[in-house]
Amino acid sequence: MPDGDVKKPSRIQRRNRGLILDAALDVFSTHGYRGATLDQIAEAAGLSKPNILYYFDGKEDIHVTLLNQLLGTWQDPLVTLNPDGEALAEILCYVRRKLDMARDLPRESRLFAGEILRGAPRVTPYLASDLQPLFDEKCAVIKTWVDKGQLAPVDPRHLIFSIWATTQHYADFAVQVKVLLKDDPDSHKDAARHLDAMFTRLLTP
Amino acid sequence: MPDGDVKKPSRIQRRNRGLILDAALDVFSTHGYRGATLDQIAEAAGLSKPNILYYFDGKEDIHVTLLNQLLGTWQDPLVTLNPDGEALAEILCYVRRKLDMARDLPRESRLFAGEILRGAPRVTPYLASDLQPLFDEKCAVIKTWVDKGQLAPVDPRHLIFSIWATTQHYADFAVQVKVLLKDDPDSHKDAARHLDAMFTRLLTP
DNA sequence: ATTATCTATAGATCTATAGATAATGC
DNA sequence: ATTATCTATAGATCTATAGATAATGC
Repeated sequence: MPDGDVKKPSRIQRRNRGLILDAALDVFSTHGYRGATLDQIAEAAGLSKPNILYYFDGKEDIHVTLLNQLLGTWQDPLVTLNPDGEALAEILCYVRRKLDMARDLPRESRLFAGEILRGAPRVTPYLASDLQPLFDEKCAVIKTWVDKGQLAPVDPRHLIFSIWATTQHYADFAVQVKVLLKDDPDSHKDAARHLDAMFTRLLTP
Repeated sequence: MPDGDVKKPSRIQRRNRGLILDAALDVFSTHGYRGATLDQIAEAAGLSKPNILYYFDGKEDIHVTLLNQLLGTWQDPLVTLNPDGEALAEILCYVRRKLDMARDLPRESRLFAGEILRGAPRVTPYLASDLQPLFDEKCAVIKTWVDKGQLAPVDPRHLIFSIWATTQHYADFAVQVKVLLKDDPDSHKDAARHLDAMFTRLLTP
């Protein structure tokens, strides 16, 4: 066997692992890690419970796999923030991407929120080793923009928190938003307009 | 027995129910409803498990009691928003109160967030019957302020969401905030300054 | 030959109750 | 007499495995 013990997965392997992860994302994101059961995941995936455990080492393995997949996706928009771009446009684009992610990947947002809410037992190492440097780097970029007078004075750290909070709110608190807006079909557009206006007013020098 | 079957609780009743609710708030807010166990609550309360069930009908009874206590506290700042006050000052005062609550009652914030995240199985009726009318009423107040030119044009609904999101973020995502700010002791003050500036810039006509 | 799936169940964990005993208030 | 507490355990739920059988790929 040439490279290590790496066996390339068969077609059915890929398919079933995918089915399981998708089902598990549903279940974990709505019930939390402890609240989720293998029965629910198996049912949602359309596979038997022992068959789930044929593809994964256990409940925790599935959860960890989901979180690892998520973290890359989750930090990607921030990575993309371009120091050489036009300051305000870069920030507004970032806000817009985060808001679209809240609409398109609400389960991922809730999975992450649930994990942090519970004290981040599985992602604290990632926060410290990966997100922290990225956060500092992008705070420095924003500070540069402020110093050059391209943005109004703002605390970069709390600006980023405000962006995360306002955008993810639409995924994490979707049930509440839905009730209070009476299922308004325009809510995503209205939210986008509101956040665009808010951060524009905040940051225009 | 004069009024109904209401027996006034003894001193020890009050004390132990209080101990249990405080312990349960700790446990439910960090582990979620399903993740919490009576063992953990009993241990945290310093009572035996059957003794917990002597004071409450069961795990769900404790959870419901906590949520009911919470909901009143939680909507109080919004109730207080005074239509006859000075528009911007009223909003900024509301923001400040919400932020202080995130600092002083983080467990309550997380309990509520967890409940909404899981689809609000126990508080959806409350959202529709109590919060909804209050939300509409206060949106109308803000709209009046905008119409009178006392506030810059803003979507009242999404303004309120932004206030909730940005303030509660410091409680619900405390672990992440703490890591990224490296335990900065000034973070609450900095957050207050940032949010004050942000909503001032957004809302000043 | 290896991969995939199923039935049956072991073993752990949790909520809740039964039933006895101790403490407290008239 | 009533309130409060304890030990022991029933009964339900869940994760995970054992062991047998079916399907698939050389």
